[in-house]
Order: sequence, then C-alpha cells, then structure tokens
Amino acid sequence: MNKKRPVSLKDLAKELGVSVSTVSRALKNSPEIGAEMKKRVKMLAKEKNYRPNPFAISLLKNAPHIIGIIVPDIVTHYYSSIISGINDVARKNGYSIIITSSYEKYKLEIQCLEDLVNIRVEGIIVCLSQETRDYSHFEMLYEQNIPLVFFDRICLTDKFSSVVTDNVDSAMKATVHFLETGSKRVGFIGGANHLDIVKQRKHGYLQALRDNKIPIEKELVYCEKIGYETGYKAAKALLSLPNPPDAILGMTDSLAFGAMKAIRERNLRIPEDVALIGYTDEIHSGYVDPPLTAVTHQTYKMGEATCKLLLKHIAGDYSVEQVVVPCILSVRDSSSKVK
Amino acid sequence: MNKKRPVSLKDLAKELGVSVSTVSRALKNSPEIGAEMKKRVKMLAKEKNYRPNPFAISLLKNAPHIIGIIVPDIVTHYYSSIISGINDVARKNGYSIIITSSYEKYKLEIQCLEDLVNIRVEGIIVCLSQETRDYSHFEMLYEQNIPLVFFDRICLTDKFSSVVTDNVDSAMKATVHFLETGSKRVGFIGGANHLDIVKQRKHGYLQALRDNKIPIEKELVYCEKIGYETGYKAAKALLSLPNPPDAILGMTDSLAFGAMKAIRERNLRIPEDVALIGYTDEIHSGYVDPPLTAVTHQTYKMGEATCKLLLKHIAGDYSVEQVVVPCILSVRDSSSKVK
DNA sequence: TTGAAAGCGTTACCAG
DNA sequence: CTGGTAACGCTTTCAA
Repeated sequence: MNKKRPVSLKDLAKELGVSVSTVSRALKNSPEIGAEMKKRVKMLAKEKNYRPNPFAISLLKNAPHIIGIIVPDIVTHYYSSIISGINDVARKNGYSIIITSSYEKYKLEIQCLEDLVNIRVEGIIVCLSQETRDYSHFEMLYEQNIPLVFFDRICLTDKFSSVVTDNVDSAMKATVHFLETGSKRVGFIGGANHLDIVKQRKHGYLQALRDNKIPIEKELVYCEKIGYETGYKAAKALLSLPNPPDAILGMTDSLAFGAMKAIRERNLRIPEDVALIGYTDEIHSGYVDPPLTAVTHQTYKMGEATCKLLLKHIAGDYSVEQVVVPCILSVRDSSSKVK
Repeated sequence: MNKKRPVSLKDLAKELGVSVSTVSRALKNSPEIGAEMKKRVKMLAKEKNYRPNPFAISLLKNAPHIIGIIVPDIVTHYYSSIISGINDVARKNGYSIIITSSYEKYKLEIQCLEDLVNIRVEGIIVCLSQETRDYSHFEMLYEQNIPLVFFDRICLTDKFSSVVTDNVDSAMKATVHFLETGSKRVGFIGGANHLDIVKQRKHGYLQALRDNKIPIEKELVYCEKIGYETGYKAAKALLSLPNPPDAILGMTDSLAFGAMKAIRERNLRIPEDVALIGYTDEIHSGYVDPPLTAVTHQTYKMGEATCKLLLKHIAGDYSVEQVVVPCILSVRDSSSKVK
C-alpha cells in the first residue's frame, strides 16, 4: 500500500547489465554512445516508465527550476491574471511556480520570503503588501544574489528590476476620450489619497484637463475609499451638485459599478446623460448594461514581462531594468455621447 | 556575482571541529547530544544563517512537501478562491503548492499531470478539464499510490476521494424558489451533457419540477457549452419558443449573464417577465441590474476540505471519502415575481 | 556522547 | 564507446 520506489538509473543499469554512467549518457543522447545501446536503454526506460529524480539533480546543481511568487492575494482577478502570465512563461522555459500570499501583511510577507528561500527557489517575484514600508528583507536577497523582480507595487528600484503599468497615462487617455466624444464636465471618483495609484490616476485626470484648458473644479473630484458602496455614494454626491458632471471616471471597477447603480437610480441614461468609464480587466465589464468602457490592464502581459525579466536574471544577466506595460482603453458603450 | 553556495552541515562541522553527524543531531535536538554542544551548534547555525537543503532531504525521503494542483484555469474566481483555501491549509501543514492549468484541454491536463509526477509532488488535487472523458492517466497514479483528490469535476469515485458541492440540491432549491415566488415555467440553461455538474444540476432542476407535479418539457432545457455567448444564444432560443419560459436557471455565472443580455434585448423585464437565477460568486452578481439572485459556492471551504482530504491520504490513511460542501442561495432582485 | 560510513539518484570527470 | 568513482547535503545505522 505504500508509495512504490520509482525506477532509478541503477535499476535500469542492472537490468541491462551495463553501468549507470552508460545509461545516463544514453538517455541524454550523448554522442559517445552507440546507436544500438541507446535504443536498448531508451526502450527499457520507456517500458519501466523511468523519470529522472529531480531532487538528485537539484542537489547536484542547486537549481530546482522553481520560481517563487509573493502576491497580496491570489483571488483578485488582477493578481491571478498576472500569475497566469508568469506561469505560462515559466512553464515554457521548464520552470514551475510556487505561489504564496502576504494577505497585505508585512509580517506574512517576510514569512513568505523566508519560506521561498528555504525551498531554494531559483528566483522570486514580488508585489509588495500594502503594509510594507521597510524593505530590508529584500536587501538580504540582493546580498545572496537571489534574483528578484517586483511588479506593480515596487521598491529598491536601483537594485531590482520591476514591471509597472502607466497609471498617469491611462487616466489621461480616459479623460481625453470623454472630451473627444462629447462630454464637457468630467468627474473623478478615486480612493484614499495616500495610495500611489490614486495619486497617479488623479494626476493623469487633472493633466488631461489642463492640457485641454479646462478649469479644474475641486467638487468634481471625490476621493475616499475604493469600493462599490463608495462608488455609489460618490456618484450620488456628484450628481446632486448644482452643476453636475456629464461624465464620470471611476478609478477602479468597483467604484465604476457603484457609480453605475447611482446613475441608473436617477433615471439618467448612460452615456447620453452621464458617460462612464471604469478600470477593470474583468469580463464583467461586458456583462453590465450598457457594457462598460474601461481602462484595461494588460495583466497577462505584465506577468509575462515580469517572468521574462526574472529568467534573464536567472540566466546570469544581472542588469536592472524597468518595464512599463501600457494600459489600453477598451471602448464599449458607456462612454461616447457622439459616434 | 554568482549565487553563493549556501552553508551546509559540513561547513558548520568543520568550523566547530566536530563531525557532521553531531551537528545534524544537535540541530534536531537529539537527546544523545550534550546541552553544551547543542548550544554551540545552534548558535553557529543561526549566525551563519544555515538552512537545511530541501533537495538532500527530499532525495532521502522522497517527499518534497509539495502539493500539485491542476485546474482548468487559474483566473476564474471560482478556482482561484478554491486554490486560496487549499493554499492556506497546505501552508499551515508545512506544504507548498504548485499550480498548473489545463486550459480545459485534455492533452494539456495529461501534460500537467506528467509534470507534477516528474516533480515528484507528494499529492495531487485535480478539477477535470471539460474535454476529459478518458481517465486512464489518473488510474496510473492509483497504481503508483500517489495520493490524489478531485474536486468539483470528479471521476473514478471508487478509487479517489473528492469534494463536490451539492449540485442537485442547489439546483432544486433555485427551481423551488422560482415556483414559490410566482414563476410557472422554468427553463434551464446548462453545459455539455457529459459533465457531472451539468447532469446533477439538471437533475436537481428536473426533480424540483417533478416534486411540484409540473410536467417536464424538453424544449425548456438547453444544454450545449458553458460560456457567455452560449448563455446569450440559449436564452434567445428559449424566449423564441411558442410558449416561452417565465423563469430561467443559468447553470453558471457566464450562462446567466449571457441570458440576462438576451432578456434585455427583448425588452423583457427581470424578474417580472422573466425571472433569472445564476450560479456565481458574491461580488459581481450585485453589480448588474437587477442584482442577480445566485447560488453561491463556498469555494474557500471547498479548497480547505480538499486539501485536508489530500493531507489525510499523504499521512497514510487511504480510505476514500466524499465530502459535500453545501451551496447557499443568495436571493437578490432578479428572481421573485412576488414579494 | 560522538564519529565514520553507507546510501538516496544523478552527473561529470578520468581511465581504459 | 564504456566503466568506475567522486561529489552534491543530509540522515541513519553501527561502532567506539
């Protein structure tokens, strides 16, 4: 009933009456081995379902071909999609991935890092937890020369490569799209002001207004907290202004969907009365009515880029690089007042 | 610039002027070692930041403390949430997880399984791909005594443990809910008929009709393939019937959202003209208009249960078990014609 | 209480 | 072309 011991090179060698080295070489197609021998060895290997023991190889080479990942959580679409990109590139290159989550906690992030180092992964990919302000646990890796790449929430950019999205540009594009398709007064719903993404996206929004010589009105900007309920509340507030906006940029998917609800409740039409743009990667933007125009993160691409960068470092090229993956404005039906 | 070789037991032994065995024993708190010695060894180990080489240990014990997972994809909330549950239980027990995705392809599923076996994971968790009809690749594992647990889409239940949701019951509850809240003719949109979840949910739906002495009409059942487009197409077909349904049970979230689009396009009201229930996770069902009544899976719990089962097998208890995690009907606004 | 040595499965080097 | 052997880092007898 116990797990059977898998077949080893030695088993094959004994059965064939040759040495272990010969078998090893034959299986790797070493040119030193005769065609006849090779055939015999390979036949038996297939028959016995031989699989090289990865532990022995890792022990020898100190390289298990495993990449470690630390994300704040794995359930959020944004992260799981990035992981998906990482995974595919890794697999294509003969690597497996191990995923750990920090649950946005500094302490757990350190724990995850510790675990991954103990497992002796060949490289590590990290998106910082919201709590993390001290980065010394990562500096350690630098000293040990363990390859590390950050994405999205990054730090120590002089030491480690990183992949980020262009938040400023994406908000700018969205705002400009409003202005080019018949909207005049654009409102902005954001999250807590200390967050980088909030700062950057708001900055992009304001910049677009400035570029188009549109006076900035403070009451059109509502920043409080990211979430569906806040989006609803914010949109209600904006629409109750004496001079309400005729377009709203929701800085995340939940904010935009909340805003959508508020607009519907007022019996206003989207986009005729109020145009709406959100940020989302999810298929769900197509499920609502009208389908939501949204800034789409190229999450899968980000994952690919991150993994490629890491593999580059693993391969021995230690040059630090910063990759910016642009966002795309996916225009659907909620944003254009004109055709 | 190269990765430094990590400290080994031998390094410690040399520095302390004792044997490797002594160091090994001291670190494991073997009672044969003197307190003084232990202290010295542990001090140095900490100072040198010693970490046992997992490959050496795995080579010896053939047990890397890694669990392999095969899911159809990792981006879908349903799977990532289950993975999250698996992950937490695994980690609590000193295991890491490796995730692979079959992308719903039979061939890739075999490939994933192959990979995981090659990595010599200690146990494997699988949710079958939609394409998979032949299960012989899993029977192999049974012969090799590699622990395996299925969840959601399962097979070979006599050989392997599994975790499922109560699909029959959930579909029954949803159907009964329709009948109790003013709907008379309930349609059903499902997926490919060979899938267990399709069979079961359909069965629950049919059972509810029988229990309520409602004649079963074949044309109210549309089973083809899971997906948004199919849901849209199916609902259009159902609503085009000479005697169309006044309620539709969509067997997955994408099917239900697709159906919602079709209903809207016909300018029918939800739930007054056509009531609708889907299967989905919490968040997005609230974003659509009207908020969608849906069967909610306790995905995290399922993940936990699955992993616990696997760990049980790994620990040597090979008794096959079936765990059923109940669904919850989350009533929102799309389903009741009466209050 | 400690040490020496075998062995886990593989590769790589040196002989023949 | 093939065989022998050391080495990777650790645990585990068996001896002392």
